[in-house]
Amino acid sequence: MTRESVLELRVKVLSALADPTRLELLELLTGGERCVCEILPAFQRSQSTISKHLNILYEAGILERRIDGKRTLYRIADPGILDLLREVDSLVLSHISKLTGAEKLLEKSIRN
Amino acid sequence: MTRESVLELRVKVLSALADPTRLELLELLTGGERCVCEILPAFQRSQSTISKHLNILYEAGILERRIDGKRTLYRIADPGILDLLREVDSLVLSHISKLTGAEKLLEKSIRN
DNA sequence: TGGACATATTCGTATATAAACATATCGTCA
DNA sequence: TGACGATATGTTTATATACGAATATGTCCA
Repeated sequence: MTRESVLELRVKVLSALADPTRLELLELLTGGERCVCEILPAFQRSQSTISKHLNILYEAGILERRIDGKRTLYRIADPGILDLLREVDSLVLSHISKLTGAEKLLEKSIRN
Repeated sequence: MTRESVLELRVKVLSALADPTRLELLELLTGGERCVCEILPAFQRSQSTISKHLNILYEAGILERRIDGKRTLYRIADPGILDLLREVDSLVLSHISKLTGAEKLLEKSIRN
């Protein structure tokens, strides 16, 4: 059926998300479907670089795309992706708060 | 305060997850805290490789660890990580079903 | 039909990552 | 204390990835 195993697909999705430019692309597309010509000016990257990042997200099933005349329009494929990103954020925040909590403890023990 | 920006931390978490060996490590640790000596035999990888993968997950805040005598015990830091992985799976599955749905449409159009 | 526009793709290069082997560190026990 | 067991860390090498410049592809319009 599918040539790729579920494990490989999981890795593909996570790898696609594991890049700062691609996370910012997703953030932009949170505002709805956009054509590449609207996306480009928001990034300090070459057109080829952005095009490739969009394609990586597309291949991973994270974005869908549609051609309209000479434009290509990208959109987030599934709102579940936003849930996933929110999960990542909450993990990051709880990790940060653990670290800073530890810092405070450390400062206190140094002062005393 | 924190030297790394939130964006960098998001990438760090996602990169840590974007590896098949590390996903399998997490799956194993779903069963609860384990020492490295219990983890090693479950993988066909060198001890140093597994140790480094565990450290990457630790640095990303995904695992916590605890030393007990000459053992080091690792555990999943936050159950939210399991929610995150479930989100990834559901995205993967919905992507697969879209693809196979498309295959079926294609087959049908070929037959007709 | 030719040319301008929008986007994708190819190519070379520089950096990041995973792997194993060898070695270092640290705790335990004789 | 010295040797062993458990784990972490340095080193090298092979492969993957991000980048921009140049080029190819496809669409619209005069």
